[in-house]
Amino acid sequence: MVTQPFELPPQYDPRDVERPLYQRWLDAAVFTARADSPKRPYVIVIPPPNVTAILHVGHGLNNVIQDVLIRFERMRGREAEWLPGTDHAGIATQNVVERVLADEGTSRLDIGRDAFVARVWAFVRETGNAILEQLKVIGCSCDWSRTRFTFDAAYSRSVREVFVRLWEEGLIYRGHRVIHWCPHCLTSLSDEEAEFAEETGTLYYIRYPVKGGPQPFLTVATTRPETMLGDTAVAVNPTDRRHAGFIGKTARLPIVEAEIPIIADEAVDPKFGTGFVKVTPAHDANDFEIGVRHGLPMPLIMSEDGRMGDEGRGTRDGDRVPAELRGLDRFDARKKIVQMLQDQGLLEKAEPHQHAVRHCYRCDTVVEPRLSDQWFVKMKPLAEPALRAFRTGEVRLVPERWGATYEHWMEHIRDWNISRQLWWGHRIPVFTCVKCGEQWADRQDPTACRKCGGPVEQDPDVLDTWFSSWLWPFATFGWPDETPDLRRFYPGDTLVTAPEILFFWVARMIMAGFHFMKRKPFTTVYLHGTVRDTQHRKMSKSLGNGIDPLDVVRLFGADALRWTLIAGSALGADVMLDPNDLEGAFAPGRNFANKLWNIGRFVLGQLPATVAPIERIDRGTLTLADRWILSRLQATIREATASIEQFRLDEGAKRCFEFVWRELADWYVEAVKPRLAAGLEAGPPSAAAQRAPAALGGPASSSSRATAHAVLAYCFDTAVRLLHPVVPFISEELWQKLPGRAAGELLAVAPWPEPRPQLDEPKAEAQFERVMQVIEKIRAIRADYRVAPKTRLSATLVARGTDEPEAFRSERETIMRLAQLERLSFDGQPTGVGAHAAFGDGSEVFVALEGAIDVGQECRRLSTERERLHRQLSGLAAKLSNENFVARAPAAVVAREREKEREWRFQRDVLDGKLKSLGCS
RNA sequence: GGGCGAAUAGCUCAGCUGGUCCAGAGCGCCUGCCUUACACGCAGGAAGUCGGGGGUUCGAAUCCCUCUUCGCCCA
Repeated sequence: MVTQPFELPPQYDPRDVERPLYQRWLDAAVFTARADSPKRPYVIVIPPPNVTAILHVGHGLNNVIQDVLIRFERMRGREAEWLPGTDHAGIATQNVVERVLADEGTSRLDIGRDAFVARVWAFVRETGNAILEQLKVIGCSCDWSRTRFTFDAAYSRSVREVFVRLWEEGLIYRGHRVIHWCPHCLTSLSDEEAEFAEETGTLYYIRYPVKGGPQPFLTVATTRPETMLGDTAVAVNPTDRRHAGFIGKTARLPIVEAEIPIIADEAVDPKFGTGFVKVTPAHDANDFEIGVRHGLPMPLIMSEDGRMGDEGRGTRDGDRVPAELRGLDRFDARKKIVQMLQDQGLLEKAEPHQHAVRHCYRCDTVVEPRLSDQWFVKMKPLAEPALRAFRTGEVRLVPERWGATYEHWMEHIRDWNISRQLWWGHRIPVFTCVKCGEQWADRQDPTACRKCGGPVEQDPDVLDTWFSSWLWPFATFGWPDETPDLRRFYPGDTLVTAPEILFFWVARMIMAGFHFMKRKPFTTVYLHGTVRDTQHRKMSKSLGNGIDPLDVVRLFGADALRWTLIAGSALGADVMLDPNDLEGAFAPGRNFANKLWNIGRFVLGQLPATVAPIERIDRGTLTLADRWILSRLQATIREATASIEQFRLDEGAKRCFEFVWRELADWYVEAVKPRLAAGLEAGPPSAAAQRAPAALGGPASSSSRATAHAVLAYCFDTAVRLLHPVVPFISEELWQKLPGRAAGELLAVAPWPEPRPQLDEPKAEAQFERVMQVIEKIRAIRADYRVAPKTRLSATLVARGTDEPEAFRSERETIMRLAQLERLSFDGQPTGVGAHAAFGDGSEVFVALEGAIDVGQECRRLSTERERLHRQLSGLAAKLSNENFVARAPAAVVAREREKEREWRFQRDVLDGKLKSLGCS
């Protein structure tokens, strides 16, 4: 057995390691799932990022979580399928390309629809894979052979099939109503796409002159005075006694100078403003309802791009807008109208007003409610099975608290506006005959009317992007065809995403799954947190507080990024990272990767070319330290596995951290060093030494050395397996170098560790922990008395617990070395000048400190300790003398408390004796 | 306005079913160490009225009520 020299640098450099390793995984096709595999599948479909997106740290967190889960299940022997892909993102992508065109001095309207769509395709083909390539850099083990795009031909076919089926089922209808309109994107938006933002606006109180009413005028309150040009009534609540006399009269609408009726409607909130509400049916959803009930005219007084009057497209009744306001942007018009009212003495007052204003989720423009015709999906029938599945537990949300939000949304579901006035997207397959007016949805593009043979026109609009992504869990596998992939990989297991798309996407996928596949699309939805800066602000481009994951990879490596994100985020909790201090923010990951590297460097430097597997090691050759670390490892395997199963990835990661850094590196490696070194220079061990059981110490034998090798190799191999899902690169790199690797073997598909119950040894754990405590006590005494690190001291150990004498003796060498002792005796009473410490079981340690000791200081040290014990004991005594406690607490708890009391008393008595012998008073 | 969540060491956070929690980690801080795997390290240490108040309980950081502050979602 020859120790192989390892030429590894003392600092881990991820740059040399990551790329080639990723390529090895790709070459071995370990990420590619097989539909014909006998293994049970485990399926995750990626939340498809926008095709134009580049990776930000939010994607980073989302995908690293998925990668941990998929790598974990792959190692556990499941046929792991992580399907990647991108979303065509109608509005966002169209906006991006429109900006490009604007830079070129042209526009989509200039070049026309077909040329524009071709242009977007070219753009997507050029840049569309950027984000997927970036996922490779952070180590994501997606099945790239199944990459999908929501605008691919096959996927588009699924989308069209879904539309036509819903049409045939009568679940799609044309709605004439007020919808959310983005004057910048020039499209309608769904309720979910028009997001609320709290703003301080102004509430304007405007006087409308009244003919023949109780008073010469009434006062309405509004935050949007410009919409008054579209008013066709003033409404009051029928129960509002203050204003009853106005009902049935008419008001004169200022500026427009039109007569409008004063009506009663229950929708009016008498507590808002003055109790009079201006009714603008074409520019407010509530007013539209009032308008319908009362048969009011509904003039549109704004163009699609938010300008007043009849300029631009889509303004009806522009004649209501006076010439001086025509063409003005709605916000300029607001100012002007307020000024005009003021000039006319009709502005009663204006006060600041907190309210929630809807904004376009893509461009943040204030949404304008607008009357128009759109296609809607009836949601109630779709929601029912999705709600039931949640309630029966068939589909589970993690963390559970999101269930309430999900239920509320499902119960109050509103119909879904799916038409978008865009060019980039799935064109709505509704055809209308120019001649006879026949209208239908078609799977193919018809050339003539199916009824009269006349010419047909296709609806110009496209579908909401989410109308394609809600099919993601099955359209990606070839639906509506019954493909082998679909049979094998639907339904999936886990969906990992952020809560902000719970409604946009998750809820709708569940509905689509039940409706089209008759089965849930996945079992568990894990909703993780958000990455924020130190001020708890969400990272965003506009705030400039983002972290580029690729910067982090460049600086510290993908594993450091992954470790920091995983270890830093508790179940469903947000992660706070400082974008201005990447060094500090990612120190935990970088430090840990480096530590792992160096443990590996040490272990690899020690191990011979062949190491016996742990199950072949004679148990009699195991030292206490061996038995301790082996037992700790079993606990680590169980706890890490359970944590990942419960999505507590941070806890799994931290448990492994504890094992490799605190237990393996700080203690076991230190304890085992002499056994590894022995025999190198001393020649063959003596026969006597070979006969002596290693557990009782003595000179290290070759069997002890071989045992140490086996334990070290097994512990490190197992630890690296457990860590692989979180830090795949460095773990694979080190694992490859361990002895006994066969050619082509990869950690990425190596089996996940199983606990070996025969290695569980709670007693050995307790014993070795006592040894650790002795060393820590002596080190603390050294520090207290400022003993120079190189000075070796003498100590006496008096073991009083039942198991400890044996434990202390067997690890005598370890204690001496790690506590820097030149002499350690187990016999007799400690005498002379020195420092004392006592343990729970009454064992005590005495450190001789001739010359260094200061009796006064030692008295203070021991008294402080004694007082602490005394306080604890009186608390405990009170508890144990409480009859209620003894009677009502579980017997195990009482027994534990009694045992604690016994130990503490023992310990206190020992300290009392010391204080007495030192003459402290 | 309704719902959900958070408040624990200087900072960022764990603490799951109330009792091994006389409150833990990482980062930062202090002291001493280049101990031949690691200074991205080792050893030792300081640091917290668990947001305030009330309650339930033999027992509360943990459960309930209430107040304060801050997030998020929905209208």
